[in-house]
Amino acid sequence: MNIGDVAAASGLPAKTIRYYEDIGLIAPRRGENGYRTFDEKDLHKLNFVARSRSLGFSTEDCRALLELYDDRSRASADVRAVAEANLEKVAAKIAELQAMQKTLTTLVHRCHGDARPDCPILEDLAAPAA
Amino acid sequence: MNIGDVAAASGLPAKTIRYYEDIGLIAPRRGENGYRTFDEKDLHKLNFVARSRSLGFSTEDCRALLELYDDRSRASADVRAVAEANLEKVAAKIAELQAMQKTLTTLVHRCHGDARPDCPILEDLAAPAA
DNA sequence: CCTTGACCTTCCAGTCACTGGAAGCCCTAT
DNA sequence: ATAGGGCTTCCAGTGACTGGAAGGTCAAGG
Repeated sequence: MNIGDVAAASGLPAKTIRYYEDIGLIAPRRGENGYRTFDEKDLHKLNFVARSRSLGFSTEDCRALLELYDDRSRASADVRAVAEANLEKVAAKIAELQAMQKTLTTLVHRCHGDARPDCPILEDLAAPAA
Repeated sequence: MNIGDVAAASGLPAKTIRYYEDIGLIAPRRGENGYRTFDEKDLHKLNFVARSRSLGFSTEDCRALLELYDDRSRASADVRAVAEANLEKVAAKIAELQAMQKTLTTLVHRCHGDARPDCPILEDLAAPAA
């Protein structure tokens, strides 16, 4: 398979796949013409990474997870530790965004949103009410 | 005021303040020694930007909001439009993160997290259940 | 007067995970 | 022979900073 084929099969842009090779997540062979040649294992890895990324894991997490996947003597505790750390980061980000959402919603509701210049949003930004 | 003073007063790192000058959000004067000299207006702008950033506005949004703030003949509708666009982005990000959170939580709960190698987390990453 | 240390300056590079684009080779079909 | 599409590399840019090096400035203490 050439890069276009695995791009279509994995849903990842060819550019991203080349980048993953750059940072050492995959290592496809090369044909005589210099083209990357992907086998089923490469495609499987790409799908693994795509799925991991979609769950919020960093590319370094992906590297660790791929290693654990390949390590038959891994402890599931090690995998869970990586997932739990990611889960905590996700939860923290959600909390932060929800705080923003709450404030923004209040401010947007308070603003008339008409042609007049007075605006509680700007007032808050200029001098937040405690 | 020198940069250290406004850094302390605004809670922003000096590096960040220099960066804001670089991208044209603020324009402090310079003393004879080449030092940046900040007045109350500069500090006010920095606080405005810090507050806006903490509510998820991009630096480009900040630029627009500062302009609207300075424009006495602004329409509050213009401000609200910027805030609503941001609110939508925040909501979209929350939804995305919550989907991750849901999946991750399920996977983490299903994993024993002991010394054995079998792990539902890796199984899902390798071949997500539809 | 000199030195020390805290503060300031600029500039370059790195972060993260890509993404865009240019220049050029390869392959197939007409 | 040429036209197109796909492939290659390399360089640069994104957003919003952050770290660090090399060097100028200033106030206080010995």
